[in-house]
Amino acid sequence: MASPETNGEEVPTRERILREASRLFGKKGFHGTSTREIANAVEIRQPSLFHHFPSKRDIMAELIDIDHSESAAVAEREAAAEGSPACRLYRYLVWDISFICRCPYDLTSVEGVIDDPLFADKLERRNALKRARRSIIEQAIESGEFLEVDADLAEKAIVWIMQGDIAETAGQAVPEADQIAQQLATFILRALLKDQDQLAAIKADAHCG
Amino acid sequence: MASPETNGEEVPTRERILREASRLFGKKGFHGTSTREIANAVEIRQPSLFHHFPSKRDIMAELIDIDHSESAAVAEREAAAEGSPACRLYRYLVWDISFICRCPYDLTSVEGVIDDPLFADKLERRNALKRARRSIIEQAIESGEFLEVDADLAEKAIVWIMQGDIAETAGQAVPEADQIAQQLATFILRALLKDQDQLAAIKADAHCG
DNA sequence: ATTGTAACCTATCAATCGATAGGTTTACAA
DNA sequence: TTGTAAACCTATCGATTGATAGGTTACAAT
Repeated sequence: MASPETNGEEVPTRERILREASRLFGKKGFHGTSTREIANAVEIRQPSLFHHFPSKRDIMAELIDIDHSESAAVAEREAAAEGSPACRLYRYLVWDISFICRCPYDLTSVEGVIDDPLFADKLERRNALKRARRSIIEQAIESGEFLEVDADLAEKAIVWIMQGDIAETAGQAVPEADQIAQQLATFILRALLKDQDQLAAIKADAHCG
Repeated sequence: MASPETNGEEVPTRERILREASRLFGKKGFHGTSTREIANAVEIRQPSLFHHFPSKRDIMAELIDIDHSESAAVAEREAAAEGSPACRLYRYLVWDISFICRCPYDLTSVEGVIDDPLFADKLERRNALKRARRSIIEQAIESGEFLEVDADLAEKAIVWIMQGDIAETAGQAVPEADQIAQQLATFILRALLKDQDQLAAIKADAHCG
């Protein structure tokens, strides 16, 4: 019941920097947010930031890592797994959207800076995540579970929905995380499935194994 | 056949500023793009920008207006129109996505700055656009055409998909605009419709009147 | 030829940016 | 008590920012 963000326990400064910075980056963009604004939000002086992070860029870089590291691992595992591709996509979607909703950071700004040359070293893993996602969709089309839609466009639409969810929940660590995740995953599956009656079976299958 | 962007006719400097600025804003963000970068892309000197726009902010403000003015008008007209709500939503979606794809500007950055206090005066029309969109969805749910989903979440998912499309087509004035628009609108309708067999009738109805 | 004006130029400004240097406080182990 | 290291502070740096001042060029109208 006791968690660092809901009870009176003090949150370490470094953690507060990540949270306030992510919130400001999400609202005003990475470049639009100054280190003085971040410091004000954390209630420390501006140079004190550099006691916890080597540079402003490194704050953003850590937020990118938080966003991508676990997601990429889950997506690649599901892409290589056995069983129904539609079920695997559903399982990945629920996990990732739930993760986004539970996250104490506002990861809105990540997609906005990932193409910036400043974060070129973070691009490859993001592209690996995209490839894994598209792979699952293509498997579902080949297996006949999904309509023969444009796999590229479908992958994009999914990313866009998740990206929008990031922007919406915005690091509030919302309590209805699982509910939102299941609603959105259902929305996506309905748009792709040939036979909508399979939906219930896919959900039941995803939740146990 | 002859259009300003495809043939050899010279594009006015003011227009080139809007196009190059929107492209840079989309890639590096509004605050991340300097007026010198814009000027370099247009092949003029930095102070010459201010001969065409009073400030950097006014360049972004004009892009916001381009993105929202026509869209809000169409959405509000369809929200107040007669006939099948599902059909009206489809008609609006195809129009707006097609508009985005045809647009010579990269409007990616608009959603990223709309919450910035710097553009507070542009927020109300954006919210009006959101209200009109949600209104059509609610009408479709009440009429029984759509599943009884969370109207708010559905509206968000739609916005997110369109927002993603903006980021993707990125002011390239893509030739397959209508095709992409119809694919995405179909994707959305499939996720929301109770009876998928109505899809063909909705499309036929939308295209004539 | 002269005037007017739009469109560009060079030179430069004050403000703000991210980051560094170096001193002070705090907490805890020896 | 003393040593020490983390965490913070004030003061300040050079670089870059958006914007202004004022001169030059191109060109159409008179």
